Amino acid sequence: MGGKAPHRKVAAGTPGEITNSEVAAMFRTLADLLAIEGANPFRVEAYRRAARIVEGLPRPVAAMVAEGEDLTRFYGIGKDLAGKIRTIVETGRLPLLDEMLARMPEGLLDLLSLPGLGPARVRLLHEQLGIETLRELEDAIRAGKLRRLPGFGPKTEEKILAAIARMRHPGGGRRLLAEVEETARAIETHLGTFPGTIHAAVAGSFRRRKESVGDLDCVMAVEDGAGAIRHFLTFPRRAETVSAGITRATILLDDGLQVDLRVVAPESWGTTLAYFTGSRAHTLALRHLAREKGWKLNEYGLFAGERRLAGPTEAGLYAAFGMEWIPPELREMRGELAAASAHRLPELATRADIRGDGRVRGIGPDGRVIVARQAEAARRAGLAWLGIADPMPGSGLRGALAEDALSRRAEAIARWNRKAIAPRLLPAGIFAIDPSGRIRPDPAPWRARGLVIVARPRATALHEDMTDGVEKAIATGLIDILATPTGRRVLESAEFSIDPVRLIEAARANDVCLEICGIPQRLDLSDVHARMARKAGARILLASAATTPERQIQIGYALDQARRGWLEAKDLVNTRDTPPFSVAISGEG
DNA sequence: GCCGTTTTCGGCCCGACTGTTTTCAGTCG
Ligand SMILES: Nc1nc2c(ncn2[C@H]2C[C@H](O)[C@@H](COP(=O)(O)OP(=O)(O)OP(=O)(O)O)O2)c(=O)[nH]1
Ligand SMILES: [Mg+2]
Ligand SMILES: [Mg+2]
Repeated sequence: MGGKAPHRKVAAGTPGEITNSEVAAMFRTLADLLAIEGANPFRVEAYRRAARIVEGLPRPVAAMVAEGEDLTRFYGIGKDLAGKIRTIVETGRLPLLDEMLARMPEGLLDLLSLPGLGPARVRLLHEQLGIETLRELEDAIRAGKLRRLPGFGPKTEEKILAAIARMRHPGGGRRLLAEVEETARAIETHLGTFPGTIHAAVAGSFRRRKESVGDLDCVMAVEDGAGAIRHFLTFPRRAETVSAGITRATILLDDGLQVDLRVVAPESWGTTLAYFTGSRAHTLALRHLAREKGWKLNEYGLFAGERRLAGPTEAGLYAAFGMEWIPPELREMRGELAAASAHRLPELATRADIRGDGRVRGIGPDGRVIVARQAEAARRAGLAWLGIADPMPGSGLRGALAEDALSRRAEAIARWNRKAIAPRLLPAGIFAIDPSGRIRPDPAPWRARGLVIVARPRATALHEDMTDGVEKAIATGLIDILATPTGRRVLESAEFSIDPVRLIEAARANDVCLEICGIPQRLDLSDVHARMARKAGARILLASAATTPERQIQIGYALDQARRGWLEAKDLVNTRDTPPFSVAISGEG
């Protein structure tokens, strides 16, 4: 998925500086309007590329502009785009976008967002039939007007009506990575049951472990391609077939999730897997490199004239360019090609490196003590230590414990630790940091009693800036771990705003661990912020934040993002054999 | 709109599927 933007109205009048995703949305809308107008497709592409670049920045572009940073140092941002970004940051508006919105009906963007309807036909519908909205499009089809247009026919009408119907039902949008995990495994299993399967894998953003995915992209290596496609179409959860040829197919599942399949012969497995894993920018860059050398790269292989240079394996493809194999998590055009050429890719942290989980709940959703169950699950996972953290009485956090629950929890922790078997449990409490920097409740007495202090920034108003408060709270020296440090939410806007540079510097200076929270909706720190924190020398801690023992697997999602942030085992506190906190482990907590 | 020791102008990845087409444009990955 990707390309055309699902049109979303940008929240207007948001207090504070403009966010990167708002800037990106403006460029995407502009690109869509230009495309409909028939502008140079490469110019359109340039705006989409700019949107991606801005969205992927670890810092607010507004702050970068304010500090006079030269944005043209980003490949794909030239003088013009840098100027437009500056204008957006300073005025909140993009004049070219305003001008185009005044000239073109906004409803055209809704038309463009229909799968199968691109800029050329949206333009035709508008120019020839005056269609400006989905409703008008439906009416025109019902009146039999569409099939009179060149390139339109009865089938086109049908497909458009179906697309409109689908759009009115929920389920078409992006999903959390964790949400599609089960489906992805089921499809992989299904593809594996085809007798002719030599290789099968889910590629795309799922394989890159991106925090959210637009669809599932599958690859198969077989000798009998047509048979493989037929087998794919028998997946029990298939609801619709969008297209099905002899080398590829696209289906929709019962829940609206799109699944793409690409089928090739085994000698092309490596190059097809690489192509379908992406990212698009990474794939395009490889193809540019091939051209520079006078070669050609497509899904079938890397070729010098007729001669095949690579194809069967991914490693062979990268090796042909003089590169190490690049882990999928790094294929985002964030410096991985240069690093792979220099043979200086990081040795990414793995599951086997993880010795401890930063925090899980000791009190279940029903108020019962689940310390032993959490410990047993961690034991089965081979962990050496486990933080037990619940929201403190007086923290004002949702689900804050009563005093008696805290003492029952403490007894359970002490009981487990007396057994002196793995994992060692670390009693911890979650405290709240308010925008003024006050920590609730006062952590000092708790710290003295051996409790690990986990603190969470909590805004009192939407979009509030927490930077000063968090800096102040960290400076007290009373905090061990900063949980959900940036307040970001996957696929949603952040709970508060914070300057990541100052946050990370404060954490580093005071030896506070920055958490990567594994809750699928949070994944906070994000990949790019984790990378930034590592560069700055801050300590990073993965936490499943599991509210039940089953959810301890969430630490895997935190690890995914750590890997996307180029982190090695040595960069993670979790890889140490002994608990990393200086506080006494009396079990009193 | 961006970019460049081949280039400051003229390129910009490359292929599959669909529907309407009489040879291909549009859309998508
Ligand atoms: N060569 C080439 N490859 C593309 C293009 N668009 C997509 N791909 C490749 C790279 C992508 O990772 C892969 C799957 O495409 P998707 O649109 O599903 O993107 P991706 O999975 O990366 O992100 P998503 O979460 O689905 O939006 O196909 C393209 O325009 N050209
Ligand atoms: Mg796809
Ligand atoms: Mg995808």
